[in-house]
This record gives sequence, C-alpha cells and structure tokens, in this order.
Amino acid sequence: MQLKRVVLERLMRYHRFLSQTTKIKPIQTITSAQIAEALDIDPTQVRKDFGAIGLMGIGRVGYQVEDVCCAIRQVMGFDHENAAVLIGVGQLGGALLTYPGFEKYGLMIEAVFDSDPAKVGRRKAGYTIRSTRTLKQYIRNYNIRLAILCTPVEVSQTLTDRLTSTGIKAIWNFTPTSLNVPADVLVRNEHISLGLSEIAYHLK
Amino acid sequence: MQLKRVVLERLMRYHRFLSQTTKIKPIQTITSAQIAEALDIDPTQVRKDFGAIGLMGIGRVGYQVEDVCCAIRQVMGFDHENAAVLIGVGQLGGALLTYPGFEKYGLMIEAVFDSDPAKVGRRKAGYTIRSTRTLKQYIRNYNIRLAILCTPVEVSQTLTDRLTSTGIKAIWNFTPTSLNVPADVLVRNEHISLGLSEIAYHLK
DNA sequence: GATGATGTGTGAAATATATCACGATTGATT
DNA sequence: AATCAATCGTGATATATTTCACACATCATC
Repeated sequence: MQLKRVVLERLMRYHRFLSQTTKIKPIQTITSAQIAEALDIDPTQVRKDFGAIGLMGIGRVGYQVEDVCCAIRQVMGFDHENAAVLIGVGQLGGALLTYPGFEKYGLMIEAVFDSDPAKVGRRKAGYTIRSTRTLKQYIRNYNIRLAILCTPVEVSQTLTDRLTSTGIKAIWNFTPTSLNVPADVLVRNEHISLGLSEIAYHLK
Repeated sequence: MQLKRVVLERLMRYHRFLSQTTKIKPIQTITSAQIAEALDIDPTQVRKDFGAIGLMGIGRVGYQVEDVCCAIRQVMGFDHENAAVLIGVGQLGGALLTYPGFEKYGLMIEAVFDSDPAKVGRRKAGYTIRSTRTLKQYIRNYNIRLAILCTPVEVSQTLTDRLTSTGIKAIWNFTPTSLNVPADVLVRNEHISLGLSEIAYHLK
C-alpha cells in the first residue's frame, strides 16, 4: 500500500536521527524505545512504521541500524536520482542552489531559469541562468520530472501551467500560494508562513 | 480550547486564499463551498473551522470576507508584534532576512547573530551582525521571545540550550536536526528534507 | 538448559479527524 | 406573504491515526 504522508515524515525523522547518532557514536542496533524517546514518539508507532516498510526487529535486541537506514532510503527512493530544474533565482532560489544536502536524497538540480532578462545569461552557484522561454524545450529534451518553483506569486500559476503542459510529474512550490494542477501532478508546498502561524499562535 | 495544528494550517490557507482573491476582485461575501472548492477541502470542514474561531455565516449568503480575515488574523495573533532574533547568517539566514512577508504576520527581526568572528560586525540586509556571545544578554535586555535558528547542525543544540536558559518561548528551527527543549518551549521545525522526501517517494 | 528480563509484532481500544445528513435560516421569486 | 433554493450549524457516522495490552521471541545469567 501507498505510504501516507505522516508515515513518510516519521521515516525521515528516524533516518535523520539514526544518521546523526551513528555519526557521533557507531552502534549496531537500536530499540524502538530508544528512537521513540529521542524523537518523542510512541514506541509502538516506531515498530508499526518499521513493519510497514518490511523491517523486522529481533526480540530483546531491537533493529539493525544499518538495515533501517537502508530500508528507509530505499523505500523513499533516495538512491534513485531525480533530475530537477529550479525556476526563479531570487534570494530563496539562490539559497536553495547552494544547499548542500540535496544530493544525499538523490536530487540533482540540472538547470536554473528566470524570467528576468537582466538575470538571464548570468551565472549563479555554478549555473548559467536560462530564460524561462526555453523551459519547455529543456524539460522535454532532458526528460525532467521535477520543478522547484521559487518565483514571485504573480507568475507562479502561469509557470505552473507551462510546467504541467510539459508533462512534469512534481512541483516543489516555495511560492506562498496554492497551485492548480492536474490530478497526476504532485505539488508539495513549502509555505514558510504556515510555520510562522503556528509560532504566532503559540506566542499570543 | 486550544486549536490544533491542522486547524491552524487550514486557517492560514483560508486567509491566504481570501487575501489573494479579494486583491484580484473585491467581494463582500463568500460561501464555504467556494472556499472548499478552491482549496480542495470539504465544505463542512470549512464551516467547522470557522465555527471554531467564533465565526457565524448567514444562511443563503455565506461569510463576510472581511470578518473572516479579521477573525483569523486575530486568533492567530498576527496583529500582535513578535520581536525575534535570527541566529546564523548563512545563505538561508540571509534569505530569511530579506523575506518581505514577515511583518504581515507581526514578526519583527530585531537583531541577527553569528558565531563566525569573520562575520561579526559586518552588515547584512540592514542589520549589523552581532556575536553569539552577546546573545543571552540581548535576549534578556530586550525581552525577546522568539529565536530563528539557521546555524549549522553541529552547533544547533548548544545554541538551543543557551536560548532556553534565557527563557525564550519559541524556536523556529531551520536546521535539519531535532532539538531538545523544555516542555514549555515551542519548537517549529522547518526541515526542507521532509518535503523532499515526499517528492522523492512520489517520483519513485 | 531453565529462568527472567527486555524487546518485538500485532489485534483491540481509544483518540483524533473528516465527512455525511439533515433541520434551521435566509434571500430571491412569484 | 408563501414558496423555493441555497447555505449554514451541528449531531451522527465514518475514517484515520495513535496508543494500549499482551503473546511470543531472544539473549543473559545461573
């Protein structure tokens, strides 16, 4: 069965926790209780999640850390490379370009685009900025399946339409708006204001 | 009763949708069905959420857009100003400093800090970068309640400990790690890799 | 190898969240 | 003003998610 978003998120947390922990102190095995304790999750939940991706622990011992990490990477598809384009090289787009963690998850930014003629042709973080007019062509030629959208709100839907018409499979949306897409395109919204709202509410 | 995170997130979506919609075309009222349609949510859900923050619609008409926006802003605490400090002026920290949307939600970044002596004293986006050694002092003097954490992973827990010892109330965590804090401190994690995982899984 | 302590795996129960169904209310229409 | 259609408010129902409870498995110890 398709794994739910909540499960994916927890799997990520397990993976990050185990990676970090083993970097500091190599360990062979870990129990669901230890993970649960560190991440403030119910131990049963951890076991169920592991069960859901086919992991088996051993009584009285726990889980092989190595196995867990591998299984998560595999089920998440991190060992599978995803070629992506980034659209909108502003402050945020620029920051994403230099983010060092992407390749760890198989994400490869192949090319970057911007509508601003003043930016087109310039270089940024090792990329030559291309015109968004060549976007469609590029995506088709290189069979790109993922677009990272960092444009201003005003043009985000226009570009989204153009993207979906190329047959793109997923859009990682960093613009603070909701995008309309066909049902088979995944949109993952990264709205910073959501986090802010939770904080503002808590501080009130 | 305390509103749940899921509700807060939907309230934000309503708010954003209504702000954007009214900017394009001023309207007086809107129905739960219209909102639901646009945001791909169940209409009942919308009504329940509105009910939860004390909004009353009128039969056959819907809700006063103005009222809805006000109520959401108020319940979220956006009209209440929150003074914050930002720690770690790297790529991401820099991008956040120039993000124009914060004040709309009442967030005011008052000062920025970095541990790197090479950065201390320099200016960035209108701020003079301060040494993290003066962090505690500053937070206490100015009664800061929110810290935005954009440091490398290695120092994030150390700084978190220092922050919580000053009595800070919330940490907006942009570092890709889990932070340990006392129960009364809110941590909002903004892990970019969570989004990436959802995408990678979908594309697999 | 028997025994006890500690962990897993999982069905059952509890909780949380979303949807349905429908009476009540309002505005438009005749 | 009587009727109709659209919309809200909300209890009941359905679904999803988390937690509990406990049988079964494994290792350490005697």
